[in-house]
Amino acid sequence: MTETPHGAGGGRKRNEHAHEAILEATLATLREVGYQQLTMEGVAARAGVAKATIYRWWPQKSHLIIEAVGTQLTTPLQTQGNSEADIRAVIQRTIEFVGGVLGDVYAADIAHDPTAGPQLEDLLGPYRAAHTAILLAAAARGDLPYTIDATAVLDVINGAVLFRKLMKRPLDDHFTDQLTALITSGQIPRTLTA
Amino acid sequence: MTETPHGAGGGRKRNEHAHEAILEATLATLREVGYQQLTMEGVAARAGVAKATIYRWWPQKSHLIIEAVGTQLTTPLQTQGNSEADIRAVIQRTIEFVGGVLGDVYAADIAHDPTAGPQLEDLLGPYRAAHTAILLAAAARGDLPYTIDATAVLDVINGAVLFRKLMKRPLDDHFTDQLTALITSGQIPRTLTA
Amino acid sequence: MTETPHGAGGGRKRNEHAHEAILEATLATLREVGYQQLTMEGVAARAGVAKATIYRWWPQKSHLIIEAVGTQLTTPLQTQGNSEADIRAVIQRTIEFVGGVLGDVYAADIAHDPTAGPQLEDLLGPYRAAHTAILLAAAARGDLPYTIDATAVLDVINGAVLFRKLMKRPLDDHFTDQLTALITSGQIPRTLTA
Amino acid sequence: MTETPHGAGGGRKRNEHAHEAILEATLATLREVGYQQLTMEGVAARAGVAKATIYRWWPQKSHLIIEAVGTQLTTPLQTQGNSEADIRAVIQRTIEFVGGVLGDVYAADIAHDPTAGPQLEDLLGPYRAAHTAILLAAAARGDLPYTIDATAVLDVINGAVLFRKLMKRPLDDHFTDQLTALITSGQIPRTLTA
DNA sequence: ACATAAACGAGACGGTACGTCTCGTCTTTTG
DNA sequence: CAAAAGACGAGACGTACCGTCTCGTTTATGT
Repeated sequence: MTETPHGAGGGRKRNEHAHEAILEATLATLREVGYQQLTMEGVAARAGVAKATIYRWWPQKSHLIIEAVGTQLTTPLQTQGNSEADIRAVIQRTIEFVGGVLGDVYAADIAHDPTAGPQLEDLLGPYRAAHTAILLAAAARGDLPYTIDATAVLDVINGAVLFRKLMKRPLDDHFTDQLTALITSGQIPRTLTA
Repeated sequence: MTETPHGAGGGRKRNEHAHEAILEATLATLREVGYQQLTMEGVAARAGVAKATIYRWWPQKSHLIIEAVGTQLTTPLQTQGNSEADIRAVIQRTIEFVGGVLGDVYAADIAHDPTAGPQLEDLLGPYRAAHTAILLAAAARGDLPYTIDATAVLDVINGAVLFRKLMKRPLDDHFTDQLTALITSGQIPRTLTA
Repeated sequence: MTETPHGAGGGRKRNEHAHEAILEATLATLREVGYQQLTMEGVAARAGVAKATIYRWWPQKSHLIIEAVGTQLTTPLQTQGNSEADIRAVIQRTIEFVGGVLGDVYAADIAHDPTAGPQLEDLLGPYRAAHTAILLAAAARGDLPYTIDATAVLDVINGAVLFRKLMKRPLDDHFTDQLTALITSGQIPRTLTA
Repeated sequence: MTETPHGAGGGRKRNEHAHEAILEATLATLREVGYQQLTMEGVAARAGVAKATIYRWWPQKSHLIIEAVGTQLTTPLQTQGNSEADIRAVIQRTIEFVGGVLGDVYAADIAHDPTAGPQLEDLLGPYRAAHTAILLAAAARGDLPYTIDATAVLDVINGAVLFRKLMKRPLDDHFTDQLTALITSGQIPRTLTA
């Protein structure tokens, strides 16, 4: 009748302190030794945590890093009404993101960790959506003169920034000007510095 | 004076048979397991060669792979007189190169192997020079409407292709069209398929 | 049927259902994978019980196993009046006990778990007492011709059986004959098979 | 013409210095922390050696320990012409061997490491052979009054000593007397102390 | 011709990190 | 408030490659 054979219980909650310590250790290690030299053991030791605890929540190194980097992202952009300025802002934001550790994640993990791609897209989805909206708004204004494939254009921007970073070439105003001009196709009254 | 402490001496020549076997084993391994899974030990075993022999000639994994890939490169492009067709050809050639193993080399090594960048540039220098010439010819014809920074434009092309490869998005005619249009800024009478 | 699911007075009773499930899971696991492969986690999972519940009642793995094995023991021997038959029975009983899982407990735990020894002695005390009585009765009959040290003799029997088990040598009639003869010192009319 | 594609070389020799350091570290660790607390990592660290080097030569912990212990064995016994003294010597030698680390090896490894048994037998074979010869010599003299199964008798001696060790009971003269008397069946003029 | 010296195979080695496993403890939730 | 569920720190496991280092052999060179 009053059978309660077994079946109580909930389980311990995640230890938020350890969780945060791991993410912080990950970011600190990234800053100090870079992506390739970051090891799970190093992060565990630095966070004062058992390796297994890291593997419990982040089965792959890339997941850990993507989440850690994700805590540093700023809010998505919105159009300011000026197409050229908007596009320039998109490029600058891309430089901030892809020009940093995120670029290393792309370079190192996406190609050979099939789970990293989707996870990165989850993280960056809102930003890509915002950038897509900005491009479409510019097209609606007539400032992008062709039937735009926003995915391709954003791939061009991301790729260009990533490549420059990998080649250790400057991601400066000159490059931003060039890329902006390329995207806007000379349709917008430009004031290129050189 | 003439340093000859104890007689003469020659030294054995490089074993070309082993050399080629290593490059072939490298390419075969690349094709089968990809860049990240390629190990020096695996290549040595496959080539029937001692690890030290590989290290003697290619002190870094990236050097080995770059040389192996380099044996597969075709001849550089030349302008055909039609700017849009030229630029399209440059993009297609980039897809051939960067869309393949070379893209993995960029992604995996350039970022953390300081010697890989210069070596890659040595290898790809003639191609980059040819592509630069094509862009400058187009600019001379007035088909590229701004003071072109050929380096930046080639970085955009390479980066876009690399990024699409990493994201596993198609490197097809549609993408080629989009990128061609972006570069040519809509100044050239286009016949886009879609 | 001593169900007291919500006792008001003082403290919840031990959950007999879980207790038995644990002992059964222990025995089943012992039979299937053996002593060394038995893990607390495995037993807990099989019994549908939390690990902590096991540790609450059996602080050491050896305790759990000793109690589980203890539920399987048959009743102690008594002298049948015939010294040789008695001693043979003692040996056979020892083969039943030590030749089974108990032998593994001796081998694995006694040496390095200081609490396992006393607990085993608690469990086996009645049997050792019974065997001692049988040996002393034989000595009283004059069938054991020396001032017997029953502890030493039982140690010899236990040890011989344990060693044969460890060495995977047969614990058969021939061995029983040999050991019986050794103990009885040839003082009893023997009918050894060979 | 005469192709010798590849097929030279023999490989680097074993590093005897490291080899000995490992065995010494094993023995020292055994003495200090005992069998169960000995870890491969501890031995490697103590010997100043990579773990993989240990695993290369001793794939199992038991192998390493057996070889280490084997370096400490003294020469086998020989009969001195006196059966009782011989048997007593066999027992004492067994106490030296099995009463020490070897006993732990029996207890811990033989039962669950199928390769440890044969390896131990290889190591102890000469000693068992010597002891067998001693027993047979005693039987030939008529001092062992039954058709002796030397294997069984040696198992009894080994087992008794092992069991006493595991139970932490003394392996002293009294025990030696008792066991000697048991083996010799009272046929030899004895001078038992008690 | 013959010593010299480099190239080579084989593979041992110290080292680092991997990802997994089990232990015994601790925390939270559920009934 | 006991028991489930299960997270946690600790630390050993055995494996995989790394890049270096003997070995003993093979092959040219330059006296």
